[in-house]
Amino acid sequence: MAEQQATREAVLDAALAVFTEHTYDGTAMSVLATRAGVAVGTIYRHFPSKEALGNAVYRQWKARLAADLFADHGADGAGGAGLPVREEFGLVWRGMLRFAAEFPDAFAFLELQQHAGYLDAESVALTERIDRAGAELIIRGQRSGEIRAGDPEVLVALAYGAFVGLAAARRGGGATGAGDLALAEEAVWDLLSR
Amino acid sequence: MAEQQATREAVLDAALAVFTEHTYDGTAMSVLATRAGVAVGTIYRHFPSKEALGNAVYRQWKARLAADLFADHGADGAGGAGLPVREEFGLVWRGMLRFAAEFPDAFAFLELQQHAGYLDAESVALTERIDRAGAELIIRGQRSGEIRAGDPEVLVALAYGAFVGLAAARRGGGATGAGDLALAEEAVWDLLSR
Amino acid sequence: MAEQQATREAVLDAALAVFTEHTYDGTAMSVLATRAGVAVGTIYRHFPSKEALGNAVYRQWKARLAADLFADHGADGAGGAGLPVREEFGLVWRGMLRFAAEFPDAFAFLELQQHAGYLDAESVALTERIDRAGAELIIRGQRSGEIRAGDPEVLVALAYGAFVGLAAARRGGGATGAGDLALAEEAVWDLLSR
Amino acid sequence: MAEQQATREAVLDAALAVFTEHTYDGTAMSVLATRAGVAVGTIYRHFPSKEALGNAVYRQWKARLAADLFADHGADGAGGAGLPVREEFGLVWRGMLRFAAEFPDAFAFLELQQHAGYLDAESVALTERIDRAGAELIIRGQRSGEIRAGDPEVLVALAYGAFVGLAAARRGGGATGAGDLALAEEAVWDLLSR
DNA sequence: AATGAATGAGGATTCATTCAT
DNA sequence: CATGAATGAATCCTCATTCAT
Repeated sequence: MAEQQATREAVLDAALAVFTEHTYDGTAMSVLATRAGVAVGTIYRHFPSKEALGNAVYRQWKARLAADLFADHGADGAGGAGLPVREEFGLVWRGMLRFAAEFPDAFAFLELQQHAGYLDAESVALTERIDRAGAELIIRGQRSGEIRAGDPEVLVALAYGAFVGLAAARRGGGATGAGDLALAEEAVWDLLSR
Repeated sequence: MAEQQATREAVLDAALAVFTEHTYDGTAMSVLATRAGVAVGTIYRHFPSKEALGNAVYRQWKARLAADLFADHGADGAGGAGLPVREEFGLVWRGMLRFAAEFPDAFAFLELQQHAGYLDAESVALTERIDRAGAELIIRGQRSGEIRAGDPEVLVALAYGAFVGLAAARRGGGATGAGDLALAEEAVWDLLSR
Repeated sequence: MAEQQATREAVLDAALAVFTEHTYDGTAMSVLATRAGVAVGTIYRHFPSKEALGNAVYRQWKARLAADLFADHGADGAGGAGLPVREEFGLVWRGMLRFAAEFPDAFAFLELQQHAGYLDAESVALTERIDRAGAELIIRGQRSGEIRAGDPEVLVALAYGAFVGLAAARRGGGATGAGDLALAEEAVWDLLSR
Repeated sequence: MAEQQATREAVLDAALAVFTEHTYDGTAMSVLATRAGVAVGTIYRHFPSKEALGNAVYRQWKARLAADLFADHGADGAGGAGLPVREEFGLVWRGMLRFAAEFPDAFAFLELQQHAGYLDAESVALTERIDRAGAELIIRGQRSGEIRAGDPEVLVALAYGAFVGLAAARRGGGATGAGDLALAEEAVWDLLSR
């Protein structure tokens, strides 16, 4: 039974790796099976279809990303902790950084690919929940005067897009210095604040 | 012959539309043919393979995007016109905006999907040329003191990433107000300029 | 285009042969394709699925059987021609005989196998229409006093079942004499009449 | 050990049920296992293969049918009791009726499906033995003048076919009245005797 | 030059059978 | 002994590509 869990995880890990490298549609189940070190049939004992597996991978990592960004300080959406928004932003930013450094494939899979073709309603809902949490942080900053006025959705899109761009560059082999990261955090905060 | 050109363009247009909607790997040639209003065999008179067609679509639009951003003022990479960098940035930014508004599918195809599986060397080289042009604009701004210090590659990644994030949000139905665009330009310039 | 029709018919013919020999569920599409002298993919240009092909084969032959039994004399269900029912029965019986002799595979496929797993509503409706026509012949005979009283459905089941049993025996290599056939017709008429 | 017998029988029962509903080839071992309330692997402790199981089911019921029809009066093939053939026919007929009423799935499985694909030599021999017993009854009737002249094989095929047709109709929901059964026995005897 | 039927390798999924627990 | 996870060949079906018309 622990055995079974291990197999399931091997499949999820392999799926992340090959989907990231070759795209969901560009990946054959047989390739995935080989990468996971199991037989094709085994995958289907754990996931009813390729589509279900794709959603499982997506959700696993999107949820983990959300947890890494918002869970460990008070600002998990409902909230509004006592922290200055600048510091809260720093926590979120460095959470993204940590996630993207520790799980570069997961970040690339989540944010550098198009999933519209196979995501189900639950996966979409999860994504929207996360976007909302970002917008709420912005709104708190606007209330406190720390963040500039304007549609919070636009500011989230710009700031998160900037981070995705940075992560993509790092994935491509650039922006590897430690100074780059401090620069980036400052620059994006300036995008948001003044 | 003009006939032939028209067919070729119908195929390229249909390819952009279906690749954008379903991904390169997620698209069947027969679907593409139907969308283009031609027979499958006809596509193969104009493009030797699906891969070649994918590259043709990619290059067509990436080149057009480059032209829209850089060509019409002096700053096409080598150069360095006399314009203040803030103004030059404004030209580039509004060029991106115009392109993304006029050809939303093309922008989504180019920037929201992963092409690594089928792009050939020439397509990759084209992309790199454009990135370089962006970096050069940053460098000019740093020399003139208008743009903050730091790895130009990082700043390009952040700024272009921010734009992609904005375009994705607009594609999803948000950030539609005119004020949003002015806000975005200002914010991203603040990201760059300090 | 006539070419296409020929391919379609080759597939239908091969399907009848292999379904009859190995059963619908016992037949692989690749076997069918080989038998038809075409590639697997070709079958799918003519029939959207194995199930659709199964229904097409079933309907083709069930309709033909119905036509052979009822069409060529006045008694096609609505009717009630002037013929004595004994003679009409003879026409139907010899129609069955002719059909089963000319298309033994088709008869075996239709009547010696279980189709419930894949027949669609239209195929089922066709079958019911034919059963009804048989019952109506019985009813006419009962009205004229030529056929014994009792549930017409029961009498049809017995008489048609007897024919199927005979056809199965002939398929197995028995009951090949001409006298056998005259005997059988007489015996079944006696089942119905007195 | 009694435990084991019980499992074996649960498997045989489940096999009959699912084979009858979905056909031998249309049934997956896993479905069968679920229906039997055992694990797939367990089936293989009792039967070496699906084919062996199919033959076991077939033989179990074909033998039981033979016993019900012929065993309990003197006419078990070799014999020739003193009974008038009309009465002996009645015993056989009502034996069939009892069997088909008590074990409708078994009768449908045996007589409404095609087994050629997996029956082994022993199963085929058993079937032939039964057919022979039927023919011998006919022959005795012909000797005594009670049954009409003609190839006994043909008469068996007709009479047994009639019964199968009746049973199929009853399975389909028709011919449920008690009068129907008396009618049927009379009619089939008239088929044989005249 | 355009068509679209044909091809068959390749893709997703199933299933009889095995075997470690 | 029973279990059911694992296996991988075999199944149904798809799709890039070819070619006769």
